[in-house]
Amino acid sequence: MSNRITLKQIAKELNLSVSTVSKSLRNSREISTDTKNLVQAFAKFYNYKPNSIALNLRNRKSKTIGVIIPEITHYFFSNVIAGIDSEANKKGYRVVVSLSNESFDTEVVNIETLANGSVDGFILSVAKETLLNKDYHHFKETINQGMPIVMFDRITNEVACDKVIIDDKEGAKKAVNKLLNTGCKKIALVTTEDYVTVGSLRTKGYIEALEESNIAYDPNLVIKIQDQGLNKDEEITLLGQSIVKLLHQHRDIDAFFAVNELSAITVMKVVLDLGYKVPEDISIIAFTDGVLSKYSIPALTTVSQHAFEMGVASAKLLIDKIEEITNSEFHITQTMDATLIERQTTK
Amino acid sequence: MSNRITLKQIAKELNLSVSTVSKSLRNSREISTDTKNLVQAFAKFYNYKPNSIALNLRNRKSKTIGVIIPEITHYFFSNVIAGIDSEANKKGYRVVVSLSNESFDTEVVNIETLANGSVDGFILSVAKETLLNKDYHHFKETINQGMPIVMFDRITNEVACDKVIIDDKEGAKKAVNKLLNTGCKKIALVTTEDYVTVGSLRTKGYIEALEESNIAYDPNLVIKIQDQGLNKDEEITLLGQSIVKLLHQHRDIDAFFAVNELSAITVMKVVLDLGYKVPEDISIIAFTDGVLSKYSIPALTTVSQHAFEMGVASAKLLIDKIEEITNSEFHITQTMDATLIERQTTK
DNA sequence: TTGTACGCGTTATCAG
DNA sequence: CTGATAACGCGTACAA
Repeated sequence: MSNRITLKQIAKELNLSVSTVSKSLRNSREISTDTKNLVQAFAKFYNYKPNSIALNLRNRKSKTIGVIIPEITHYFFSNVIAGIDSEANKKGYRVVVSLSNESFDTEVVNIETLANGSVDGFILSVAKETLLNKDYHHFKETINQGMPIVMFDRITNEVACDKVIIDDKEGAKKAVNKLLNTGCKKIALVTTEDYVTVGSLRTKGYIEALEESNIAYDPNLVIKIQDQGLNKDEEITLLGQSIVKLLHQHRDIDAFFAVNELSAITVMKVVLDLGYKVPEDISIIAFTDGVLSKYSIPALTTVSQHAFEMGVASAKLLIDKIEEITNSEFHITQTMDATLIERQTTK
Repeated sequence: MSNRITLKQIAKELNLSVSTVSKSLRNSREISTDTKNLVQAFAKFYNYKPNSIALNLRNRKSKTIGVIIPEITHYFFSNVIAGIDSEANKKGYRVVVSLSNESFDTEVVNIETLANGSVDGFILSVAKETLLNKDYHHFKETINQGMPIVMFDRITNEVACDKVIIDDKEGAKKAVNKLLNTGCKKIALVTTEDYVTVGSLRTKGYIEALEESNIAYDPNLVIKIQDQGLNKDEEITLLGQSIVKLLHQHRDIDAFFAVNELSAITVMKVVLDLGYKVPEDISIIAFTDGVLSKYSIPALTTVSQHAFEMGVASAKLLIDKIEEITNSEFHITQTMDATLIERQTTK
């Protein structure tokens, strides 16, 4: 029920044609100064603003970026959004956010409802269920229809599009090497199931770092987080139990490397409860740059994911594609360095 | 550069008129079954989807909700968005998010660029700078132009619109009473400057609870968080120093009530560093339902803000106004109960 | 200097 | 049963 004034209304009031009004407002040289002044004053007075929907239709673009992420109440993702928002606004784009909640169906619906012209392109991180299903037809179709997609963090190589990731394997190696360099001998790993790309890459980094130091990789020191059909609280409880069990079986564990924040915090809680000192008895490093790590007591040493910068980079790539600054046939994968942030859970 | 098929193209291919195609796809009884089948099959094959921008223009609505919040990397706000998103999707609306970063100018720009038809209404939480300036003309103008606004959490009574808040005063009283009931005698307060509505209401609750228990309110026990011109880290460092100083001057403080999460975590860090035991020596309660509280060690007792539910409630109110289910002259303020979540920082 | 006509994609109305 | 026309709001090539 917006009662915003339109060109037509101005034209009528002023006894001019719509095009004269339009030209006047765009300061066309075709129009006499008198008319322009009149129209501009009138428009200003009535607070005229061009209707962006009409412009979108006319220009066949929306100047809007669709962002689809698994969940928003997660520091990493909300920080990526902040980065996207910042870069998008600079370039005159808006950001519409929709959440897949890790569900394949929701992801499909969201991408389809936004792909009808509402959006000029997508930035997204793939839902777990999609990764598990390995069904990427919705992405492929969207791309076939001429809509660019940029994937970040949770990506799949089965879809040809621009991607922004951090160097998960190298980041994991940095973490493990830090632990080794501070004297840790027996490092346990808390990771996800393999279908989560980032999880498996970090696991690889863990294994490689050990091997490069001539330490045999021991699968018994690895906990895989179970999350199928569980809510977050149950997931954490279960994880806690696994950690207790592991520490019971391997009393000489002196470090944990966790691929995400919450599992690291869970490790810390269990370890402190059991009476260990952190980092004197057990060191902990997590892959994350969330708030929990920063403000936990003791503060967690982490491998930073540079979420904000990933958002900025993704937005840049997407906008370049939208505006056809870069060739749409050619896809690049941008890898950001993962950096170690030393805090209090390592020696 | 989307190459999605349009009605016109289908019509041309099938040697029909655009209107026949349109009617066929909408299953009009006017069209012969044969034609309908043909058109529908063709459309399905080419994956026809109506262009939503054209529909928006025609229907003069966007089926989109604009959300403007101060920052997104904040569990409370991202959780509100999750609630809005959930309710909006149920009713067929999309959500566009933009961030004010606590800046007045950014808030004004964002609301103006979205009010040009991109959005059917707004859900927002007022930026600190705006609250400080007390300049609400952008909200008022938007409302005057027939665009409904729903404010949540950080609101102002100077703008006539629907509002969703939690019962800040009562929540604060619950917190303080909990502390009193568990034997605390000298309760310090960490709060914001008064211009932040929620902060001042929580302060009021603190004072009232004390008075109702016949305890004199002592302004010396109050720390006001300084954040003018500081970044978050500086703000926290400064706060930490104030807490140390306060504890030094008043050695018999046995509890802290903080109006937000980060300040409570800061309190806890300082208190633990100084060798106090929590909650044996000092109890802590914060106003929040963020992750820090849940996963801190010890876990923080909090007054929950029910962020997700606030999002849902705001979206319901806004959509009712947009669809003119509720009278647009009549504004309601919905107050949600604040509930105490007892964890480990209280006895 | 101003106005007319057209197109962006859709649907409702009315004519055939 | 099918099609032409108008309208949503805007900008622009072209005509006057």
